[in-house]
Amino acid sequence: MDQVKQTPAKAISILRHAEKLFAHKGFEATSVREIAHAAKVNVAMISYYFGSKEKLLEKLFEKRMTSGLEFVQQIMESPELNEWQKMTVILRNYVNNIFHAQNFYLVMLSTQVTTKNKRILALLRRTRLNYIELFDLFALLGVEKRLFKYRPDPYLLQSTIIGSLYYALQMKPVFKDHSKNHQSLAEFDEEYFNKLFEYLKNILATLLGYEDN
Amino acid sequence: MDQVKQTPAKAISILRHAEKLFAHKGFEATSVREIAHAAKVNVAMISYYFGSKEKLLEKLFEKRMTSGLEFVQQIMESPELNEWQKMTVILRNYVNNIFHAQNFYLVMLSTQVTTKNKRILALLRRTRLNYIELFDLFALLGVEKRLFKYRPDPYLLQSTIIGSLYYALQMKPVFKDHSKNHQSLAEFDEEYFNKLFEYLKNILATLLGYEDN
DNA sequence: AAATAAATTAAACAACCGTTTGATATTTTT
DNA sequence: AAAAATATCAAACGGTTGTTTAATTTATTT
Repeated sequence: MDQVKQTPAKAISILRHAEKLFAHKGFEATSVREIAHAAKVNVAMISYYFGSKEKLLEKLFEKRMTSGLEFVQQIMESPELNEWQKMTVILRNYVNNIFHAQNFYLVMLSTQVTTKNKRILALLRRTRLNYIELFDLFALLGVEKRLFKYRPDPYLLQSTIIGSLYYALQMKPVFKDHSKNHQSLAEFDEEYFNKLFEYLKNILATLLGYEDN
Repeated sequence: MDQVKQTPAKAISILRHAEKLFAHKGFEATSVREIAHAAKVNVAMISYYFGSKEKLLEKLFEKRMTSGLEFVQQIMESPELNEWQKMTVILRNYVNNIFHAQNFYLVMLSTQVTTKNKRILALLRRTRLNYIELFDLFALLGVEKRLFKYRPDPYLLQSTIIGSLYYALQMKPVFKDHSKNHQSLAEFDEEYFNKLFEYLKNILATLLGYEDN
């Protein structure tokens, strides 16, 4: 009987539908009544489970952003991988996260510029700086081992990798339409993010001066 | 007396203050009363000059986005410049635009994901695809002339260049703070965007396989 | 100086906002 | 089966939203 009290099904449904609506309409433009209607629950249930609309957004960020950290930690402690392998595995994981939670990353894109929420801002800041310091450490160690030739500016490196990913995500519909692609959305997505990953791996290799065997 | 009827000073003031507020709070989270108060005009003046809050946003996008096109056209028709020079001049101009209108580009970042406004979406789409096709044309011509070695995927190229720029813009406060920089904001900005330009020029050269003299 | 046009204002409009209430139903624990 | 805790709901709360109205002031044209 001592099971951890898990999130009720309705709360999960609210979160999922809120994420979708926030992604396509924005946080402020989405009303709690819309969320409630989409999730087929009474409006009061949002306050009941989350306290407020704002805290619902916090919950969404916390749920989506804490999961990636354990993976990175795990990779960090893998002695059988060299710095290049660690970097590419983490990048692959990041691309996969975006691929599987595209709506959340759209929420992130529109929210991070304008939100005043301290918890969300702190969470974003910490996560981003973590990745920056991590990749800089890999670059440093890799250069020491003569695996890499250069140690690029960590801020610029992050801007390129993450910036390319986010921009590619938000422009996906435009690109798909313009390239006259007639695949199904699922097929297109798969190919799109795979291509993106391979491309970013190449840029990373170039910036680090990593020579592929 | 046949002067072109120019935008009244108050309308300009409204636009400027709205831009600032939209940039830091988001379009939906900014009320017309806030804008009116910041611009020191009566609320009704916004409807009077622009028709609605939505059309005010449209006006902002039109004003900020149409100015860059003439410059590009001008560069296109410069026979004394080769493809590499044209690309870097246009990139430099783009970086300068962002530098001088940072607030607008923040508005763009938070708006483009969520807006349903047809005119704004069409404007964004057209401008972006213009740049993509333009750079792809330069790449193609450059390769033909043996100026470049490669003709990269135009969507990926755009994602990297513009994505890096936008990400660097929105992360600027975090980066400035984290790098413990103690310059004035103006000095820091100048250096920040210059560094960004030189860096992106290098990436562009690498992706095109352009060998410096 | 009279007439016309443009600018400005406070107040009112209806619609919607996020949140709370208090009653009722359902589930879980004793 | 009684008691306690949790879940659900319609309705109401006070406040804010973007926009319009109608009256008044200011500027321009005749």
